[in-house]
Amino acid sequence: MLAHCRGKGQTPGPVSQDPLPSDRPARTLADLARLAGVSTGTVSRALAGSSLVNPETRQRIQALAAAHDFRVNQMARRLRTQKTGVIGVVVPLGHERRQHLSDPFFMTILGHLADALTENGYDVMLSRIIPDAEDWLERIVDAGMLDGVLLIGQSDQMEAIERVARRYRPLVAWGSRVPGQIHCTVGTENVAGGRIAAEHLIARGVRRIAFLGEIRAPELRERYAGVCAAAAAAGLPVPLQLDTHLASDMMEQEIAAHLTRHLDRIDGIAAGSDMIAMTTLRVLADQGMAVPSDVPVIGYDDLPLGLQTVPRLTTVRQDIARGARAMVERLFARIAGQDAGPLVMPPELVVRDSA
Amino acid sequence: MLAHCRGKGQTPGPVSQDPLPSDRPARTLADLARLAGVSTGTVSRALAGSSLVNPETRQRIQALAAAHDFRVNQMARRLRTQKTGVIGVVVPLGHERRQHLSDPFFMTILGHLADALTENGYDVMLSRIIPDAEDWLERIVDAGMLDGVLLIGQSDQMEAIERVARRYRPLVAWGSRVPGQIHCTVGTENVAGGRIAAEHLIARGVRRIAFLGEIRAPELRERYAGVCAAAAAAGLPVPLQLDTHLASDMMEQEIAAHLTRHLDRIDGIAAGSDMIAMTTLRVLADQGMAVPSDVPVIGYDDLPLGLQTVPRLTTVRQDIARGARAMVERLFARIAGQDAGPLVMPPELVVRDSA
DNA sequence: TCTCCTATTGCAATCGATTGCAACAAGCCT
DNA sequence: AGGCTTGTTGCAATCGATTGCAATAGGAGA
Repeated sequence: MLAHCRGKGQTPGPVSQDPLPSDRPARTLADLARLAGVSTGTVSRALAGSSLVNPETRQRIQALAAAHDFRVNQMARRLRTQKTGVIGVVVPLGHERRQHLSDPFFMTILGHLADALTENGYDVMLSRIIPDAEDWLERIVDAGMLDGVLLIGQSDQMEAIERVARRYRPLVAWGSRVPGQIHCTVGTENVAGGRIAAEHLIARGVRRIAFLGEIRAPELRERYAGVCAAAAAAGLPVPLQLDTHLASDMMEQEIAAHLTRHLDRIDGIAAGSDMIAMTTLRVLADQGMAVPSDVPVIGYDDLPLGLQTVPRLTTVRQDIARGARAMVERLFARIAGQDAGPLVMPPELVVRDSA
Repeated sequence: MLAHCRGKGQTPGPVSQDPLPSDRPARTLADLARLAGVSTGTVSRALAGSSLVNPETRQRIQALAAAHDFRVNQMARRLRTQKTGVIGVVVPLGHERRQHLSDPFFMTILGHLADALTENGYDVMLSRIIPDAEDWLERIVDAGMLDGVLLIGQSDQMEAIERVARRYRPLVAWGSRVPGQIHCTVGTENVAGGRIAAEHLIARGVRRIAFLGEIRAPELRERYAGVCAAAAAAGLPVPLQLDTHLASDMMEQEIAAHLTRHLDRIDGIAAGSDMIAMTTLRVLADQGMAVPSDVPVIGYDDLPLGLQTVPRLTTVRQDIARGARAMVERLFARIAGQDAGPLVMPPELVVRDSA
């Protein structure tokens, strides 16, 4: 704005070198360059520690920068270099719109992701997305703000994810893998996990399993499929599937309603996640049922919180820390142009007290 | 790069209009401008819906943009407009370096903050900072990437925060407020909260209180002070203060060690946070102690998880949702140049089953 | 018919940093 | 002494979008 007037009617040539008011710290490379009596290019190189500038000059400029509390404008830097140093961590809430960021599974994996990313010098941009617009992922990916995207869960947005993954490489999702799928995933074998859970219940004498959790997202759908497979293999009836929304305030009532209605028809519960299992424990305690003697309950995830419940939660373990590391590794590989494949981890039964 | 060669030896004037290869979507305003046969300025205005462009042209350009999946480069836009649309949410871990992002209190407030910010069209940049460098906050604030900063907790970094707040307005912190403090805070009256907790224990017959939680950060220090005040007012001995680190893997052992050593000298526990209280419940159950009959336990925060414990947690409620909204409101006011003061909310006793 | 106004559009500066290339000096070699 | 290398530095284009101002065309009014 000021520059519009500056230099009006002056002789052509270098712009007038208005001395920087000493009370205001240097904000731009140009300020610093003026102060040091060199060009912005030299300042840029000096601050980057380039060996192209004379060591003396370099030190002088660095000292000057420190004295003036100078920090380069990342916006400009990133525009120029076309690298942002920012990774988007995105939670799509296609179904489950009311789910909150504070879902413990999500926060656990987010914590691990954030740790791994910051250790590598990347910033984390967090987005909790309700995909009402068709192109929600395109908007994120094409805004030019991110070097890569990590998706936590696939929700019911497989198509959108596939569409983007076809042309956008640095994208890794936590979730399940279906044959022919393009986008890179990290997750556990959910079918196997469901089977393990159900087999454990069956070995404990359960004959009529209920699966708690809604099955629109692929992960829980597969877990339920595994539960069904195990039941079928044991010659048991098809397990009952009961929807449970993840918004924590509704979950307790929903489960309570389910149980009062169906409790006479079931004798064991496989929960779609540890949070569902914990709430179930709570509801059963309220209804005067003993766990596991009256009704065994098994979870899925192995969140740290499962150690805090009474009784301690029997569950199917997903190695979330390893998964997070794997996601970040794969993302970096893809950013570097390499081709990183998916990781499907085996689930693992953790027997504690609830089943 | 290409442009270095382009136009060499050509007549001056408009740059050669190499037709855009139709297989590649339009990536820049210039691409689109070429396609539409107008200037980039017109495209920019058309996409912004400016009334300065002919309605027909505007529609044509918008259709073209949609057809080519065009999305403006946010980096460039933000550099030019000097607005980033990004708010930093920063967790300083000065003490408690091992604390994880997955701390439930942190995640709960983060969830509310993220909701409020995204509703207002802002993005969230998440930073978990271990303040080893003196100027950790300056680096964040001066990078030019953020329109404002929300701090979750003050850790032991009061000086650094004050220093920056003196010159950087759009900064709001969750935490406690001390007299003469410059930076804007939102939080609860921790001294009062501590007092309420202790008074409740004392009314239940407790005479020798232990406070679990380390007191280097101002919030817990004040809560402990409140506990001490209540004890003094009742003529009881000074409550025992026992350090407990927040890293969840260590907490259980630490508390167990504390309790085995001091359990004979105490008859009631005020925990510095709900997480500490929940772990204490777990440890007491393992040691065969009944809560509240043998040892009453009271928490602080009123996290949703407190409803899941057995017994349900008696606690001191902080209205985290309201606090998060207040933080965001104040931040926006400050971004707009107004002067928003602090908010100190009254804590509230929530009596459930653990005390 | 001429002037003036208005609705559109283009031009070019700007945000702030990076970087290829050119320019220049000093020192070395033959 | 002239040519060449080496070490430093400056110049200016560039990233991609925004926006004040100038320019143009067309229509209205006198």
